Amino acid sequence: MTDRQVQEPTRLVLTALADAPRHGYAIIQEVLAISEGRTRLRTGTLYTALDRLLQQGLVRIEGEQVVGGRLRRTFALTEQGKELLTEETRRLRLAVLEAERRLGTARLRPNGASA
Amino acid sequence: MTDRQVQEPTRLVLTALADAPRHGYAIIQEVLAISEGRTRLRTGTLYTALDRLLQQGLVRIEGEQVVGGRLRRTFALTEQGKELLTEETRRLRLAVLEAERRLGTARLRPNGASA
DNA sequence: CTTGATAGGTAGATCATCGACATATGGCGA
DNA sequence: TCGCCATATGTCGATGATCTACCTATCAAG
Repeated sequence: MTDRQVQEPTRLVLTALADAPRHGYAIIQEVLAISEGRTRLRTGTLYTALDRLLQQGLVRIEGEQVVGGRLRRTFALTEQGKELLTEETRRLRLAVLEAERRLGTARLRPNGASA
Repeated sequence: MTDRQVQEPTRLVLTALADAPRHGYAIIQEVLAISEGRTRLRTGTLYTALDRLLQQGLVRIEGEQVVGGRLRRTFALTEQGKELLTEETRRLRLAVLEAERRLGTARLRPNGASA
């Protein structure tokens, strides 16, 4: 684990938790909404990702309720998780700017730039 | 291959080829520059990625020169490759905006926004 | 004459994601 | 009431992109 790149599904999980704690199924739906319906997170991906993120201290369990006889866990970003997402987003932002510059489709403006 | 997500190293290879054709080693250096020195592409990753991208018709061989008794291939984006990168960039742009919105670190402005 | 940059490549391991399956409740239509 | 779909949580094995480690070769600098 030499500081592997965060992959898209994992990044979307972090993004889905960035504004509020959510339980698993809600994360799947949130990701679906964020990605314009394109990223349909598999439960296999989600729960293994959550286990990994919990272990890495990027996500924590906010609370546990019993709904319909089943345990429902609510997940939240830790401070560390928030920092990681912030840094990843900053990196991605640069990548997007660079790609758009090279493609000649300038859609994003760097900070402070004018028309 | 159910339309897998393009991963970061592969996307950076496409980005490195977006403005001009390049040979392998030059791609590695270009990616290093793009990513502020953070993504040091391994040759293993690069050449397997290039083989894959060639097969998928996203990249083509621009030319082959013999330099120092060795074959040096120059790679270029195909039209299809350019389209994919454009679409991926658009997706990422949305992801970045969404993440920044949720994190409360509004750095990118949506199209048409003013100061 | 060895080290580092340039340049291209392969083989095996790792591990995140995917696809498929399993389980359970509750509501709605036929 | 029977079946289906949405809600909800999870496991297991396969896939495959990336990573680590290795190999070769030229050329310049020291």
